[in-house]
Amino acid sequence: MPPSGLMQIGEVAERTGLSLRTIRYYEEVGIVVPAARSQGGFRLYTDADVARLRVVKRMKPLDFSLEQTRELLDVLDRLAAEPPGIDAEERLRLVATLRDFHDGVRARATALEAQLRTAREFAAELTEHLAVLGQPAGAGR
Amino acid sequence: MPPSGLMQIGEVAERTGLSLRTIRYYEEVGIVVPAARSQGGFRLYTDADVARLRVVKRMKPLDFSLEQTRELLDVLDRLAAEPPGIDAEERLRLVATLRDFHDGVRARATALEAQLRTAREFAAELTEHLAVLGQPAGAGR
DNA sequence: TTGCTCCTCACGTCACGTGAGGTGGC
DNA sequence: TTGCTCCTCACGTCACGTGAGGTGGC
Repeated sequence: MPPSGLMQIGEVAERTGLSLRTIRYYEEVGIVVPAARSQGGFRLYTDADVARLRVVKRMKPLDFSLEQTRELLDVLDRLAAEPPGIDAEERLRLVATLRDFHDGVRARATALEAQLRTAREFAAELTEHLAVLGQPAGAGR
Repeated sequence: MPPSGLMQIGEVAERTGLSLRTIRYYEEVGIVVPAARSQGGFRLYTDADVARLRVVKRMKPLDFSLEQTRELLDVLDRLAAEPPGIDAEERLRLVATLRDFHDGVRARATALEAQLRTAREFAAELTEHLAVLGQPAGAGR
């Protein structure tokens, strides 16, 4: 990372595990826009940008759409803003939305748990199938 | 289910939890083709077809493509065929492929486990965030 | 005859992948 | 000057969703 504290897209890709195309696409749909551009047009990202991308990455396997993820990031941003910038009523609405996301994340985690169970069952079925075929799993390895 | 033992697509959708469109799409790509059609052109499915669809449904959250799933179903079909229909060499190849799928399913299950952990962590972060906001999760419910 | 279920196009969508052709900056 | 990294189109892909307009069968 250069002394400016800004990273090019390649380093961001390495740090997040996202592809260049994916990171560019997230900018295209307005979900994570780089903090700056170099004179030559290179995207320049801050640590905060990387943190946002990590939130997006965590939301993906939970089956949230990018639109929903953008809404969550937006709520988080606005709640982080200083009180003068936001009235009490608005703040209550934002917190309520955040609580809905929280419930949603927990629900998706429970769904993931169910998927994990069926995956294990499926693996066990295949193990059984292989055993019946007289080719136990792990033999000859 | 009519006395013929054949089901129309609506009943299959109910039994599998898949949409009509999804079931038709699986036929389009040759992954599960209905056993018959009525005179009027209605798709008619057997219990075996439903079982195939259930396999497809279980492969989906494991991030296997439909192409891979079709290959697995194909291997399973050919191994179920009577020995005269298949020589020993071919059989060994099929069993090896099945073992690869078995390993793949287990690997994906492990990946799911990791996703579940990060989902739980993420939920915990949101809980913390809500607490800091003075709006503990679960309050006012 | 009326409903409900099914049919076939066919275009749309979401989240990117994959070149093509060109430029920035150490 | 050479490499490596980055850029912008722009078309392709996968797994469907969503009408439009029409028909089957109890």
